[in-house]
Amino acid sequence: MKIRKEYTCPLEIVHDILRGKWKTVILWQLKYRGKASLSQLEQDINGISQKMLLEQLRELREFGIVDKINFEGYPLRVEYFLTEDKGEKILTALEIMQEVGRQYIKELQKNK
Amino acid sequence: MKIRKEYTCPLEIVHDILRGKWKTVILWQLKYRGKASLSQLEQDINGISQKMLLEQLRELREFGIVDKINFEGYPLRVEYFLTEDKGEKILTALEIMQEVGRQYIKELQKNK
DNA sequence: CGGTATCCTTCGCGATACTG
DNA sequence: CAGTATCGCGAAGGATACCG
Repeated sequence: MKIRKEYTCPLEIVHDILRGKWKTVILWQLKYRGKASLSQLEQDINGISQKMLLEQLRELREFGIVDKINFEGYPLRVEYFLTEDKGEKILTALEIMQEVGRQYIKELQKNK
Repeated sequence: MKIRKEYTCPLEIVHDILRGKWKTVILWQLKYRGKASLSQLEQDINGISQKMLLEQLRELREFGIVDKINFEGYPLRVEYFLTEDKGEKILTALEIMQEVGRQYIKELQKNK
């Protein structure tokens, strides 16, 4: 993820954060799971590799959109979840985009 | 812009469309302009090249998010604008992201 | 003014192997 | 189970020149 030195608009920051292929899907999954372990997310998200998943989760945590808890002991266990302020808020934006997506698909089928 | 053959979720389609560096900024500008010519957008959007601008506008039109009118005669004149259904709707999502961006900046300054 | 074509660089991301 | 490191390819995007 490439972050610029200067931004003229707050929207661009958020957009640069979310631009990657996987971040929105990860957030979507976290919404429906509530809390999720790494392996749960890996199973739920079709085609993602562990490396990508961890990388994107780390970036999302850096920006306060996602947080996690580390549990002690073996086997290792973690819980990822959306933050209340930024995480949940961004989800409301994604829901709107989801709706537009549905509308788009609907129109495609009409035109068949 | 890379569009996949199959999608499991309508959100991913919209996200793939908007993923590029410039599309959200273009949409944002179109909202405040209402209608805009190519050269107006080129001036308003810091750092964008004409090639990028045209490329992104074409893609946005393909997906029914933006539309344009060609006026006859010389000098050539066009008007780009958001579509009422998908265009305006996506803007409401971008406004939320904008808000999260403001919040993020605020927190950065607190922690200085 | 609006739009197209070409070339070249950079970056996202997939594959794969390894660690506590 | 959770996490890190490396490497190679293809897509995104910048610069530039040209056309109606």
